[in-house]
Amino acid sequence: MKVTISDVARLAGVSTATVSHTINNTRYVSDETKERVYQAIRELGYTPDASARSFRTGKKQTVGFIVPDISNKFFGTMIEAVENYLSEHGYHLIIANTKEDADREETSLRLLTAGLVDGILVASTMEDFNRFDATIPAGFPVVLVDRTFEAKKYSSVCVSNFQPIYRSVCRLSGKGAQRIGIVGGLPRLSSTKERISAYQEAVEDCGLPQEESLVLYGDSMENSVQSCLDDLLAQKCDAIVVCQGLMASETIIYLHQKGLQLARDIDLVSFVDYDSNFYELYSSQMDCIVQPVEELGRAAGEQILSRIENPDAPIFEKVLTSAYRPYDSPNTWNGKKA
Amino acid sequence: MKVTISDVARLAGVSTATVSHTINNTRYVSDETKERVYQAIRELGYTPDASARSFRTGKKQTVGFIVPDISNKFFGTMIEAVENYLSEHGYHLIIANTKEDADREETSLRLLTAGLVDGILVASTMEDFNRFDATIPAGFPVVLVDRTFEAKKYSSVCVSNFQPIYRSVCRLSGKGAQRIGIVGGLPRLSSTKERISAYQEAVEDCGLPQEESLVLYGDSMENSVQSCLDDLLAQKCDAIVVCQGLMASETIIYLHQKGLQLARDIDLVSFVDYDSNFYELYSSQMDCIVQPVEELGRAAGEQILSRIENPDAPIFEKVLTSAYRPYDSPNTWNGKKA
DNA sequence: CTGAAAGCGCTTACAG
DNA sequence: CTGAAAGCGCTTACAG
Repeated sequence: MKVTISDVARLAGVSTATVSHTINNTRYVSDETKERVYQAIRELGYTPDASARSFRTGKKQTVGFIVPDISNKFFGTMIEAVENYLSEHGYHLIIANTKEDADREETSLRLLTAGLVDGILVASTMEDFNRFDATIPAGFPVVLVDRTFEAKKYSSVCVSNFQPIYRSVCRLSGKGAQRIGIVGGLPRLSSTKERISAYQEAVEDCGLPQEESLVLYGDSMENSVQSCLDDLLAQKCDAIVVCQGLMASETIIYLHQKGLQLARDIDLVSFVDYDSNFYELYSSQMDCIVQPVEELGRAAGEQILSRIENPDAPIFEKVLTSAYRPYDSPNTWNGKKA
Repeated sequence: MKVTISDVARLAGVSTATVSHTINNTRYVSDETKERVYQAIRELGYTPDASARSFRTGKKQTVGFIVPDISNKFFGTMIEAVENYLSEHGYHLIIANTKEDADREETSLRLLTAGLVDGILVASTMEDFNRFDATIPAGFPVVLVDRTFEAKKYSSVCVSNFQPIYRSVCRLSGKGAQRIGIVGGLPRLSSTKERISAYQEAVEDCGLPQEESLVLYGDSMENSVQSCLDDLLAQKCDAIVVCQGLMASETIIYLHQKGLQLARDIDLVSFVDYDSNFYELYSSQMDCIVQPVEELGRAAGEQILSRIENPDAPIFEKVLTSAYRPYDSPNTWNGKKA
């Protein structure tokens, strides 16, 4: 049946302690004994049972990542970067998808924190911090990713949302835009709130109309952008800010279908999913805000492993900055000239 | 510290067996006893330790998925579908990325099969079946996804590769194409081989030139398509078949940059990533082969769970069919008229 | 330099 | 209807 450490010990004529120590290099074992142990391992085809080991040591060598939408390229790329960092450090990655559903998130949080993983990364879709907080066992290593909460109880790795939006609105204004509309993501998310308030401050500072009707919200996941656009176009907007990559591509397609040409008929600025081929075609006709997704993933990996090492370390908040690429400055997209 | 089942048993005044049985509904417990147990659980805030449980039972309730490229939308969507199916059935998903590297794949296979997961799904990048086979412990539940091997030792869930390519070549020929070039993915993959031979048979059957120089291979991951296209264009191809979604979008961009217009200057047919916004813009100018990615993921989930239930079941090969959408027939992309 | 043995937190025959 | 106890496969003080 299953070959265990005792089988190896017996065949090698040593104790299980010695087998364990030679495998893990955790105390001195004479070369001769080592050789006997390895010989026995080879003969029996022994592989240590990861499940028993992690049960015994309490270390799972696994982290969980709770994601709102796996198939979204933004998160797909982040998952890749996280997995890359973790596997380099001997950790595994468990993925859970919430589809922006708080109940699913809560379930995943409970399951994962109940002895399945050493720590979790979460891009939370919850509005209520207390609900989130109540679901996490005390002291459990957590790093918030991309989205954070007002209450600064957990470490986080996010992207600067305010500055690029503020700047792009100012720039649109400087180019003569009269009415700038904005399509935000899910209103409850911290990222959305930051982006919307950047827009609102900028619009005010630039002396542009601050009408509530110019601020619309799309669902980050479904095809809900079209009605927002119809609404903004009916309001005679000459520039539109879109707060999220998936919605941006829908926007481009929809404007295209309506016969509107970017840069000529209407100005568009949008968060854009890093490295997406889609935008390469349009980077000369719109302002792109490119988020450092891979660094975000890598930083998330770093943070969670360091918290697992040292769960009582002070809260750490990392904010990465997005690149702002206006379309009529020399195109440096991906370092290539268009 | 940690609250264990013994703490609960002590507080409730019952045995650990009874606590276990009431939690798991695995033998009769009187209502009164149940109540005492649940009361104790609430009081202590007890959560069963998943690690101990899975060690004890030998069931991890987890499957591994070894993927060549997570950030590729094709696999991202598949991961989502798999995760969806698994979580519905109480399973977790561990993801490992190989970046089309056989060594990484081998490492992941070893790690995952050593007691971490109950079964694995793998879109293998290995050329050598024996190497793959030697890495899998005897009887370990495995389902191959998207890519298979000549030797039919493992169950698989794939997509029909031959028919759509054969048909599209015939159709190009029928429209008058004289020289059709093809850009395949990694030559070692079963999917690539099937697609290339479909092309070759069709080209022969249609009486078109069967020159070796018309068959080129791109790396599925890097930006290696451009040189292939330059080559084919220099050979005066009037139609090009591209075998993979990522390469297809690069192709569109590159042809666009060269000032070539699809459908007018050159005909393009390509496998396309399901649901990608990118193609929505081009579905009226090129032939699209749309793979049923979500069904693929769902079927993969079904197959691996049923193999875990019943590891000795006969090998099962499932082949899903892709949709072929020529561009000048009425556009039914996503059910919408363009 | 190495071994005997406890114990991680559960589940599950076995027994009554 | 429920309990006492073995045992899953490791790691790790403790002891010599």
